Amino acid sequence: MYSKDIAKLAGVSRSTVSRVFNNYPNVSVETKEKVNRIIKKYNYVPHGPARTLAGKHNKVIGVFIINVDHKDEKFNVFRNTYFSPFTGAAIDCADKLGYNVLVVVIDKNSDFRKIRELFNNKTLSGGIFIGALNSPPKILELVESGYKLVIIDQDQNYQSKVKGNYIIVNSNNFEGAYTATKYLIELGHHNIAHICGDIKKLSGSERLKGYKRKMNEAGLKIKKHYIANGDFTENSGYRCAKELLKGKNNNKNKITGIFCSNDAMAIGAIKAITEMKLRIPDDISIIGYDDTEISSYISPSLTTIRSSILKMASVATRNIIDFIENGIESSKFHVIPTELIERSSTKKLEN
Amino acid sequence: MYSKDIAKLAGVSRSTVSRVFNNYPNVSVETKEKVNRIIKKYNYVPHGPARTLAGKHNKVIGVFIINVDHKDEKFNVFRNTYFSPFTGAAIDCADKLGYNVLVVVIDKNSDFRKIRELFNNKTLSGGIFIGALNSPPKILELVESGYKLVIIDQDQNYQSKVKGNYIIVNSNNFEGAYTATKYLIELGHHNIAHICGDIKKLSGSERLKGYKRKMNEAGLKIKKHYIANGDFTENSGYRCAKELLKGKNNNKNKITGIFCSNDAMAIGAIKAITEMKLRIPDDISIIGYDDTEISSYISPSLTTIRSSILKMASVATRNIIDFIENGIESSKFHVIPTELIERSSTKKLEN
DNA sequence: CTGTTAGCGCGTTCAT
DNA sequence: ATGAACGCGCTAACAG
Repeated sequence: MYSKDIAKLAGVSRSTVSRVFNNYPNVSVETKEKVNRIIKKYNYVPHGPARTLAGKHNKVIGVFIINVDHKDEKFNVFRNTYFSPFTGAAIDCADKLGYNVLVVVIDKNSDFRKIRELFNNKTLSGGIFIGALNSPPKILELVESGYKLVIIDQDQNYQSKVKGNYIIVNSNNFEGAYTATKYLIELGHHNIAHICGDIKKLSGSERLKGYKRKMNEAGLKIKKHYIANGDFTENSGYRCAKELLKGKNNNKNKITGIFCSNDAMAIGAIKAITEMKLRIPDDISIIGYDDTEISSYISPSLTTIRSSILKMASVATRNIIDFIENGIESSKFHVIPTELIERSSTKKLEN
Repeated sequence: MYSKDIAKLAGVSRSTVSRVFNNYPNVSVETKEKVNRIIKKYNYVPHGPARTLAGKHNKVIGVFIINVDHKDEKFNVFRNTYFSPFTGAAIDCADKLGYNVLVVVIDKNSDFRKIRELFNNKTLSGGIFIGALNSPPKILELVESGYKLVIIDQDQNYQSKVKGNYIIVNSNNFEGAYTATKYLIELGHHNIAHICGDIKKLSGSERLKGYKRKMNEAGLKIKKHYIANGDFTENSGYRCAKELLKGKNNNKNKITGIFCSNDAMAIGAIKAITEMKLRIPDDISIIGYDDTEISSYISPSLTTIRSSILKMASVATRNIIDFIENGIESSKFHVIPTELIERSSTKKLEN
């Protein structure tokens, strides 16, 4: 069933059908009604590719999940407690605005070519990157090629150096980390360690900064062995916790609190600590970041910093669609606020 | 950069470029090489929509997640421990075969119209349904319209009644449920309850059958109040467990084991039981179904039936692509085997 | 307000 | 083995 057929049935020309379907103003009320009736009756939908070919943009956006360097978790991208809900929320939000979402997982650098193809061949009108390193050349090349993009978790300062406009959406990483550290301090902890995320990512480095700043402001010393280098994976959290807490069993280690740069690492840390026969929160208080679903399920439930993933996704999605439909005159920068969620993995330090 | 440009640069006609790109046999080796060099150099990719318009099929498949009746979990589709990994695996598998995946969440019945549109306007060449009720008329209408579909979790017996071919992929529900029940019995349990999934879904009704069959074969009575009607959600598992275990605190209830039709409900049940101050597995043994990621994290870790979600997804994806590219002569039916995963939510009954 | 016409980029005859 | 010409279904520019 094509516009030609609708035209014949309605006794008008194909152009009129097109005009009616696209809600153009210059059509008489009667013909509009007449044509609309036929359209409804036959469930007519214009042929998408033909539409794009004739100059309209496809109502499809991409969500690009960058998973390079984590081949071991290959099949688990969608089990990732951050990527999954983000993608779900983006799909939901796009749907409300009449858009569809094509999901692409990037395992290796060469996969960027695929994204370029998807844009080149006009399958996509825009896209959202999650899991990217900070100021990744591959992505900025795409921006310079004129593709419309939102990047989650990127340093704003690079925007001026790039030819072309794009949109950044970030969690308020510094503030969140600052709050987490402050909370532990207020609970009476002094020897607070930090398990870093990948510091090549903005969230990793900013959260580290927030931790350091608050420690300094509180006049607490950050000993060298208080900072462990994780990479946002659960395994790294496990490894780092073991490293940080070496000697804790025979009281040679004073650490009583750990701020983990995300929930996944916090969960790894909890595993490690439990294995070491230490108790949470009695011996060690743990605080995470993200408030992923699993945080409320594990035992003990995890105190964490929420920076609504849903909100990040909806801001990203609404903005990319606005970008596609109306364009933007300059790059944009959005920050999603944070909030402390108190659960049972943290405890006031006795005495 | 279009085929026209490549043609000019290579000093050939557009047709030749097209022939080279699509690997036609009737091109001389030299021109083929020459053209390929230019294609590589400029990263040429044919314009997708134009291609479809000229008669090729789009290399895009849909994953349709049916979430009707669960509006409360609206934003949580992707936190769903079953849908998420399935979708991820499907994307990964499709990618390997050169296909992209468009994800659609169906919240209400009217959303089916959207799927029809996506097929009508040639955005999609095929699709996979997950979360469907058994023999859902809306989906079968799509099959009869000639759209290429895989449906997960469907009764094979309906296939003959439908005009048109489609593909079914199921877990071996009956066998899995039978094994789960058998396991509890072998651990010495006699009073075994079952929390059903939505019995309008094949998995819900088949697992119930498996439970009943094994109980009967073992000569164990299934009392009426041993079966509670859940709907595969965690909340329903919580509610059903409370219902099943009423009176357990003052020894008026003999139930010592519960087989839950999926892991989500088992997790809900664990919450309820913990709240009731009963111990798992000491007072109650719990077994689930699906082996979702979270099962190994919760405390106690959950004994469950694995019917590899990854495998289901890859079978579904490979089959839909084969269907698209080569067609099928009749409907197909695939069953994924099951396996018992022993963890710590089950225990041999003393005395 | 409406119809006619051209052209989007590609794959494919049909010639050669 | 290669090029010219047509048509896929649609929107947009141009007439009227």
